Amino acid sequence: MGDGMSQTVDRALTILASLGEGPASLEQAAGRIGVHKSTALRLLRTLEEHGFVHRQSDHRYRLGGRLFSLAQQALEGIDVRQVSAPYLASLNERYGHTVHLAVLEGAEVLYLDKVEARYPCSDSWLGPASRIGKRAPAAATAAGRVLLADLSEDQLAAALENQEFPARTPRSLRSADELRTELTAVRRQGWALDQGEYEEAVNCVAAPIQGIDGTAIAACAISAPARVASVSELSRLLPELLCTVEAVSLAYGGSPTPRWCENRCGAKHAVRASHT
Amino acid sequence: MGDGMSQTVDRALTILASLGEGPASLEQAAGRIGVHKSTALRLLRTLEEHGFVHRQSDHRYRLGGRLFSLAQQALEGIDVRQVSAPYLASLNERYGHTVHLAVLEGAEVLYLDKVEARYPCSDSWLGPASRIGKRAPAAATAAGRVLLADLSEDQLAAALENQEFPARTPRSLRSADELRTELTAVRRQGWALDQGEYEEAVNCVAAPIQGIDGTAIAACAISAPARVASVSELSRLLPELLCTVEAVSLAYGGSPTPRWCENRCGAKHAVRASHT
DNA sequence: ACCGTGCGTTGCACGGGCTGCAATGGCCAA
DNA sequence: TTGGCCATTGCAGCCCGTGCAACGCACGGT
Repeated sequence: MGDGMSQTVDRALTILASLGEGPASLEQAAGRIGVHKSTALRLLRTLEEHGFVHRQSDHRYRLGGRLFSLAQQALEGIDVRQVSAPYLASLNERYGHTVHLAVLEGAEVLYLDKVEARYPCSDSWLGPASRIGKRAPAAATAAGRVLLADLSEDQLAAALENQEFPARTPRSLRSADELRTELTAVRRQGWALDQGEYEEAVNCVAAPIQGIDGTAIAACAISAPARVASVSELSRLLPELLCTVEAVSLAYGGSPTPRWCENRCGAKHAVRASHT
Repeated sequence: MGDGMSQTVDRALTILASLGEGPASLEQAAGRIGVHKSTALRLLRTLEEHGFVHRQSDHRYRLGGRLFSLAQQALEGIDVRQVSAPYLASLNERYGHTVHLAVLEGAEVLYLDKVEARYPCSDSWLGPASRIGKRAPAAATAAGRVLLADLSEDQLAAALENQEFPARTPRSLRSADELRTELTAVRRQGWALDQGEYEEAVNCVAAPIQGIDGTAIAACAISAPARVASVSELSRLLPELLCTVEAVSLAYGGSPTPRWCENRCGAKHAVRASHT
């Protein structure tokens, strides 16, 4: 396959991923990745030994508990998540909208945390169907663009390599050039806006959280269905959002303002840190 | 090492697990599992290709986003979790104690869901440090014994093979025989009690949720620090707990009462299902 | 009871892929 | 520039992963 990678491990991980779509018998699992039964058996046994898959009583394999514990362990290791949690909750309490915490991973954003809207919301993106761990193309989301805006030109070029710009909605950016233009604006203003570019009926504002060296390590985003909050209504929350990310940045030991932006609020941040 | 399993995959998974303890450079990662750097490089590249590890800008490896998405996907696939969530929340709301949902995996219980106590609780087992995905020896917990009680003698013997019975606390069961005696009692009464056997200062009551074929597919447990609720106080919640698991079993399409128990409450179940 | 079928499991010979050594390249600091 | 450190690459040897085939077992139909 690709050069410099292990075929065996590749197959094992493929089989693991395939189990994410539901439990499977040995033969099904082997079929899904196109190897012989005995091969799949050995891979599955190894995965089972490590607890990544578990064999239920009907001899079918399903994802195992080790996956959960590792994922949790990894989440706990991300301290920006701990630090920002009470701030996200505070933002949510005040306006009721969905609040996300996201980081950049390659050309995708990875949602590390989420506080669900305080109003019923069946949208696939904001509702309970959207979960921690979900990913989305960075260029198509406000949080993603805030994080992309912090990359150097080299890093950006590397991240965008081979990236598509699909027209998810009529407003989606369609090329790297359009994106770069947008990123320039994001850098200038210190925040990003998503007017139904990823999901037609969902608007979103996002701002970066600064790490200890001044780089953006995460983004905080407020999202709402268009029928609940228009873009201009969301924009009205910007000062509060900017204050929040500033506070998180300080709490995290980072610099309060992005390297590429000056005009920020300097208000005091009263956050009820209700964590244990 | 062990027979019938893949060395390469074994190493890859070991390296993955080791990353759970924190990011590592290539050399560190290789050192942790005792292989040559070039070997570790190939394994890590493969893991990276699949998104299970991610390379941060300083070239160090950390656990990747795929782990989160897979874990979430797996959790969503477990429908008993969805079904029981509102019931757990209801139990928690009424008494304020920590409520767990657990399944059996080999000789361990795996905690699938958790509603945290409504009072401050710094205990390592009940507090925020205990997370979804955590595991514990089945024999040492109320939830585990409820699930073990449902196994056939063959299954039980298989699960207990090579299991230790460490004296975690003075009250811990110390042998398979003691466990079997206890399981007989559990079967008779339809629930299990943990009087500080796993954690000295934590008591716990648990009852089984019945699947469609009458087997116990999960357990619901109420836990509280001893200084908040004594064993007798927790026991007073038993009728409510039994009603709850009965309701969940019905909602899940299972039989309301365990195969090995008759005297159950037959009260009506008013559960505010506040799910979306 | 018998056999057919389907599936999980095992044994084994072949060769492909994994392994680790050694060398190269890039980066930073002295 | 030099030296050290670390990631990365090339390569020869050979281990170990692979798939074929055979076996055991449970189930169900006749």
